[in-house]
Amino acid sequence: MSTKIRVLLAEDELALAQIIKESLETRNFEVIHGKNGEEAFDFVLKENPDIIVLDVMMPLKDGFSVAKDVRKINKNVPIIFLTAKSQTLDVVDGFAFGGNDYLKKPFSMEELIVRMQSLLGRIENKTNEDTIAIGNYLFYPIKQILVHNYTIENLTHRETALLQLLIENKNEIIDREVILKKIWNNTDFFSGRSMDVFITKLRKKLILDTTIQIINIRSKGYKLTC
Amino acid sequence: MSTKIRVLLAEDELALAQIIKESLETRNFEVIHGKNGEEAFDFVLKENPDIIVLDVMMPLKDGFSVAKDVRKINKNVPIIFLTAKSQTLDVVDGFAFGGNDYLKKPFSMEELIVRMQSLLGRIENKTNEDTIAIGNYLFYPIKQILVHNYTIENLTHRETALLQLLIENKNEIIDREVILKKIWNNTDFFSGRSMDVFITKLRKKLILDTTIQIINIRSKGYKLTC
DNA sequence: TAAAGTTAACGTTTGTTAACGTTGATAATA
DNA sequence: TATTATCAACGTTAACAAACGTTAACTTTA
Repeated sequence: MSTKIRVLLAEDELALAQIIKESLETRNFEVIHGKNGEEAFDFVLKENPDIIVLDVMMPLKDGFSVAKDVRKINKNVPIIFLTAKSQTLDVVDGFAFGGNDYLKKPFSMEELIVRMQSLLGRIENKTNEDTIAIGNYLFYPIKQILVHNYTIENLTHRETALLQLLIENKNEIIDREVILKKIWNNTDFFSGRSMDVFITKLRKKLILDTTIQIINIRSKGYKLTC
Repeated sequence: MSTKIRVLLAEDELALAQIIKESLETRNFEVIHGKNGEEAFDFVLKENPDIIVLDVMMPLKDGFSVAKDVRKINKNVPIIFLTAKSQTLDVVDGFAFGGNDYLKKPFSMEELIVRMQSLLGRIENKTNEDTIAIGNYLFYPIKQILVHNYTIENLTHRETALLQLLIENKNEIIDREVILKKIWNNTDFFSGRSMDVFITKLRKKLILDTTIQIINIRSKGYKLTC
């Protein structure tokens, strides 16, 4: 099971909003679009997004005002402001209202994505230092999750234990018996078949980076490479 | 018994440092002055200040770098950055390095005091005797409440005991049997089912911070992560 | 007698077992 | 020597049972 990262986009220019929304969706974000400040704030309450992108100039409630109210209920969710070029806004004011970053219009989608990633990454890193990079995945053994760009893959305890063992011995062969002993505490036939099943499961969950491979060495064991 | 609030001020411009130091001292703060980043970090280790004010541009070790190292040993002490006007863009990074606020030079003493007080106010409540921070909740075991921003969640006695046990073993697996023995004083089937019910209840009450998770390890126990 | 805690009922998840398909090494055959 | 048969090892999918999750009814307690 994998969960998309949920973005709240508050933007009153509908054409622009549509472009941003679609660009983000092709990159596998889930986008909720608020057409004005009030609607946006409403969505924050109801949808609890993972990240918020706020246009500063909006009808009914401006972006700063939305951010200020959001911070009353959530101190952590990253907020990015979008400001028009003509608005000679002191960026500093944006931060004072609880923003984490800002982008001047016009901006490229790449810029937006990079900043979103950076903020989302920070939050991830904040929550736990026990992170292991593997290919372009991030593996959090304690949280039992695999993060790939914008998706989170939940792992079970067995999957976590097996992946951790493979990573600890990256590029080396681990004997079947060693794995079985350590994780199944048992080297009988059925545990062996069970291990095969979990190798399959891990391969599926690591499929988004094709450079990562769990290679079988016939009648010896497995080797993880990337 | 009232003790002064201890401020670590890291500032290489000695004239400015002296002004700030004296101003704070007249307001009854105790001020430790570090003349560069390394000295400042040294004082953090030795003096364990209540709040840290860091100039960004300093010899030997810049303010961001100090903050980063401080966060490795103390996640709670408030950090305020002082930045020169030309460095406003770095503010983005300041938060990434664990800063809580920033001030653009030149600033008035009033501004600094206000921000210090605001940060101290938050923390003061946090570090009170029987308070445990968990994600962006505050847990008061004695009062049997969970506080999230401005909402209070009442806990029952069983819920409190269970949460406390989970928190004491944060990021570690606690065996089902250990939990059952400690809280239910009994490991039979029905106590086990009862425990499941309370795990559900706690998950619901902790839902406002999605980084907090109570993970089940099948036929072993539970693990709280955040 | 409310509130807290337990028991019950039923749904979901997880890990194991089973069944069958694929691959690769070795030996038998032409 | 090249081809084919054979068999064990591994891959994949699905069925299954036990563990766990969730909700509500029920019982106990303050």
